[in-house]
Amino acid sequence: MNKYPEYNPKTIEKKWQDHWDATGCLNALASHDMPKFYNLIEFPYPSGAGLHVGHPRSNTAMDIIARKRRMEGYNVLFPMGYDAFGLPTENFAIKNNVHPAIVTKKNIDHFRTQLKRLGFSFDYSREIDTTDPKYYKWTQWIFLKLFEHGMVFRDKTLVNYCPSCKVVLSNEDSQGGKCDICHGDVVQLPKDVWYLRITKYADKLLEGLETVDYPENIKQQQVNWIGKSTGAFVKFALNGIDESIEIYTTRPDTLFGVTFMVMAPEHPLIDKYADKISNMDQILAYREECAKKTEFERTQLVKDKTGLKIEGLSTVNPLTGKIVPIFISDYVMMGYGTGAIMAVPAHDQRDWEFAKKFGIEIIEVIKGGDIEKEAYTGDGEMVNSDFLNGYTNKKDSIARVLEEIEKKGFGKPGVQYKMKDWAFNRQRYWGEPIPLIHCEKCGTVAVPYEELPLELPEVEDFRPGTDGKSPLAHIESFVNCTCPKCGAPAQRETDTMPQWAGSSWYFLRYCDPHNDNCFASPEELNYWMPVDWYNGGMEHVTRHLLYSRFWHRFLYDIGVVNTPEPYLKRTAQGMILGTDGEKMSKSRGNVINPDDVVDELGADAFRLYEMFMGAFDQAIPWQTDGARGCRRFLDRVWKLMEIMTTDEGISKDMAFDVHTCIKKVSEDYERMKFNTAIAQMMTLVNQMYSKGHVTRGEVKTLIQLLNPVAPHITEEMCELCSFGQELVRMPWPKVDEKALIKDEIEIAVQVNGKVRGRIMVPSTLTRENANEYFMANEEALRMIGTNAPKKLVYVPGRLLNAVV
RNA sequence: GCUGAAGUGGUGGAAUGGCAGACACCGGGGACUUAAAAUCCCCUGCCCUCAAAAGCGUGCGGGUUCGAGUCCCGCCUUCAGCACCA
Repeated sequence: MNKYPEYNPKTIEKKWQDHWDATGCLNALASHDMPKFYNLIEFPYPSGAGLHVGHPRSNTAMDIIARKRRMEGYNVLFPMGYDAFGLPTENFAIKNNVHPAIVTKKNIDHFRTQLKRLGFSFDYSREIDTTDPKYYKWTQWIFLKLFEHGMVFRDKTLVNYCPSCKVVLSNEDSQGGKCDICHGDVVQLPKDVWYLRITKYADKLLEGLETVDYPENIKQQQVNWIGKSTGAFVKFALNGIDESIEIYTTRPDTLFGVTFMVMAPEHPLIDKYADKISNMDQILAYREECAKKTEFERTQLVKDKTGLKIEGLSTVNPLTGKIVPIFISDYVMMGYGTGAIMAVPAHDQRDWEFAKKFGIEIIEVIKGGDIEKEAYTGDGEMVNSDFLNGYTNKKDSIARVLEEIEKKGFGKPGVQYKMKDWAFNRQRYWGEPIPLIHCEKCGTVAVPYEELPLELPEVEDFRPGTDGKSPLAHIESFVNCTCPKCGAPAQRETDTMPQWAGSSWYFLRYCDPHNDNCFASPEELNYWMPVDWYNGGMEHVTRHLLYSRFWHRFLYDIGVVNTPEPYLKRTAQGMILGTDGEKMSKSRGNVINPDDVVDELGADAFRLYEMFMGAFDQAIPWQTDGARGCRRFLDRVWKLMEIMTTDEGISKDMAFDVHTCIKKVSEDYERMKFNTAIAQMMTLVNQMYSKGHVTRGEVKTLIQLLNPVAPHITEEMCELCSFGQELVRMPWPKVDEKALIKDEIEIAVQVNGKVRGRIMVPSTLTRENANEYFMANEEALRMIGTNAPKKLVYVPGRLLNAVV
């Protein structure tokens, strides 16, 4: 006789999802009385393909934390939204001749449906969409604040331009000379670009890292990205001309070892003194050669230095007065430091290779290596260096030489960053319009705050012009306006913001998403911020994390947010690979569709498998059979109701196992060790079955622990068993420490580290009284053997090791 | 090249310096069934065995320790990020 129905995920999952929707019981509470917990996952880009199996990994993990926190008595903010501006949507719109806004809405609706099918406890009432004018009004507002505070500037420089996408890319978006969007080759074009002065915040972004809880590797990546180095700027006078070349070096103490100088091929001083240079034609030819090289070729030939000497120009070493020849080479970049270096071949491998190739003198100034074989970059005693001779410590010798340099006035200490200012405009339609106006008389003028949002105009053609201008540039009614300052006719900026803009502050909007007077009220910000726990992908730990920390820090500095750092804790999930162990991709045909898995096994089994498959932060291949195993486990959990007694408590002989499980699961969820937490629950269920029956109290505890991972089946069981209230509202189970203490425990008996057997010993046995106990224990002595042990090592509760 | 992470059964993976392989998948055997599926029970690192015992086992070579997958030194391999950054 079976008094409970069959486990049918389809019906019960729908039932509970509808229930959560209707009651809003998982939404954040308006009241500020309870302690808060702000739990954030990166909001997705709503692509036409819908959810892939990677989204639920991050979502389920944080859903587990959110659900657990609610049971622990927190007011939880666990929001969801869409980062919907961007090229794929725009390209789809162009190809199919529909408005990007329509595509976006359709995609978002599809995403939401899929997310709801998986039972995530998002607060959908706070949903945001970066393409909604009510949202991007505030993106533009923040931009204007940046403009107002001098954080926006325009500069004509070489930009990374993708001829295929017809768009200017940031350095970040064109890594390795390839376009981040279409992976085609990027070319260098001169262009007017709006920059955000992120470099001004480099030090603050570095310092902030010390106050937050990020994994070491993520911090390291941010540090590397910022790439701060300390050194000195030194001026070398041009021989015979009233002009000097400034170089940047981290080792000013090697100045006596300088035997040549290298300039980037594009260095402007070359053009300025072209009339003095006798081999200008060769130089121009070399420049052209360099411009043709792709980034890939440049890096492949790291060892093979090219370049040539500038005939007719030379400089003077400011410390020794010696004449120093100048070379050009593409291993020196215009974009870092000053575009010129002092070369010390004895102590820099690149300079060494260049010197060897061009037969330039190599002067040792630090003892310790063999400079005939390679450059020596280690520490050592200074030689051939006049007043620096005898110094053995890098720090001291640098301090000494800086003192000399500053006294004589040809240089100063300085700092350099690898990070560049953030190129902030794109020639695209589907982005936030940049709210600036060009007036002939007043220059660049901000759109008045009260005119925000500056909405995207309707256009007939979303395609960027072949002139490299944004589609907005062709709409006269948008472009032509009057200057807010002087009232004269003026033109609007027609470029739009990059996709990173909307995601740089979205976590603030979630705090107060429907506010029309400000991006979020101070009361809501003070209550909810900072984000307590932010999870996302490794691919976003440099750019997105840095950009959003930068904006947030700026907003803190102008007094509109209450914390310097937006995220207290950051974690990152690993990727889910195809069954073949390769990255999932349409072209490989190894893509797993979450809908199919939910159809076959149910959302709970799907969630359970994604958490059980392996360590959360590592890349793991998908195994469909593994997912089926998780469904089997849920079937077994369901059928526990068939062997359930009427006892409300936890039976004596199960107390240890149940409380071990509570402890393990509680701790492992917090450490994101979801796989071992689930394994522990599987163990508990196996024990319940081998015992043959289970109490109501035991089932209740189990489903409380399992609820964050598999919310539907557990709520349904809770209702069928009439445990009173919904699990959502039940407090998280507490560990009874007394139940974890056993009278006797099994330990291993080892001889010289090899296991010989197992015995039961009292749990109260300590290291101190172990010797006496074991020398009188026949069982133990038999395992140890006839030889009298030299020494007994007892590890309480674990093992006894006899050294013979 | 630099930085970071990782190498454990047929597979995914467990293991505060303390019984390696938890938990699961696959595979094998059995029960139930007219039969199959599902379900339930048992076995399942390698080697030698009827079996047990012994032996061997965490990428490779050393070391520290009563005891090393874990710590130290030197390599190899894989993945990720950065890459001539002066």
